[in-house]
Amino acid sequence: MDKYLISIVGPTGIGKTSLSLKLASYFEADIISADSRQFYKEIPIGTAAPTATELNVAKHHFIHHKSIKDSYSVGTFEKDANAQIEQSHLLNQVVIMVGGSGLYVDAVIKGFDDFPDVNPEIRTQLNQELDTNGIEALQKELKELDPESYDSIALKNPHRLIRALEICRGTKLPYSSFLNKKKTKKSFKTISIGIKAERSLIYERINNRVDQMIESGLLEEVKAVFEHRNLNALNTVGYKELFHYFDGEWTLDFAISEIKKNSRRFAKRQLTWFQKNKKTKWFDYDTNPEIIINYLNQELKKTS
RNA sequence: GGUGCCUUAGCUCAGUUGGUAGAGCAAUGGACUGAAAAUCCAUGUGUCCCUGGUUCGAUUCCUGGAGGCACCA
Repeated sequence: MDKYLISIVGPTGIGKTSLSLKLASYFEADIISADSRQFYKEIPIGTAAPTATELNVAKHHFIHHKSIKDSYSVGTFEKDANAQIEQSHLLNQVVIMVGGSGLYVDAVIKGFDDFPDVNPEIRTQLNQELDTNGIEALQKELKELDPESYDSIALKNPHRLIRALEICRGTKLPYSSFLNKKKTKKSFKTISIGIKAERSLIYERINNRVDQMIESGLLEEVKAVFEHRNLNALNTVGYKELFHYFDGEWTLDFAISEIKKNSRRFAKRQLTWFQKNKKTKWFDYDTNPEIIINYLNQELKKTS
């Protein structure tokens, strides 16, 4: 019997969590989270992680399973998630995945190429070189080590450039030589559904949710992690802005309006990413869940 | 009531010695295979407050008006 992963995508604040709980209850399925910030147990409020009550509705995976001090990446997540999905499929034909991190969602449903681990020192070194020598020197090096990547990646984007170079330096092989290899076959089929709404409504919901986060104690949460502000996990909307407030650089009102703005931009980037998947079936945010369940049951029958 | 200054993109403001205009921010579109709530790229047509006049031509100069700010009564 075929196994299925039901993937729920959509912009932040649209109601993915709520739908995932309804579907999980109906299918008695586990929930896999593909949200790159809800991994971290120290920051539940600003990341709008499911509450304790919500977590009790279904078995959740990859929520609060890491500390902001851990280093975690999409590559490790893909392996962890695949293993967990296989586990969960032993008990149920259906597993639900919900998440707003497009790259992480795609890693699970499409698969990733394998890259060897390289010494993290190389990235540190490359970042230093970026500061002292400028980006042109790095671009020049990529042109020599990996002309194919030089032609295809966004050369003005330091993260992309440094990622390619750290592989080149660390493996002595071009970054591009690892791409588009035969990926391990997925053990399941995916049904992808998206939740949509008018842009103005998405923005209104985001603005309201930020106000709620403040009321729920976001300031205390940010204060508690303030000393770790340089960690990557805290380069996150809701935290980086309030660090400026605690530094005395920004007023609270300004910091809050920046959080709202950056959340809106984040939502736009999510939409851009998720709209690329032409197989996703989109539903309005206020669609009756029964209609979505009917659709899913049809799909499950169709492909079995 | 009087005097002075202001009114230009969603906002803050430049500017045109008269030839219908441009920055920052906001906004919008996009890219992105181990930093991804990260990072990066692209995109600027607006009754130049209204009215009348001068002029080949007025957002620009002049008259009158409206709104705002400041000072004086």
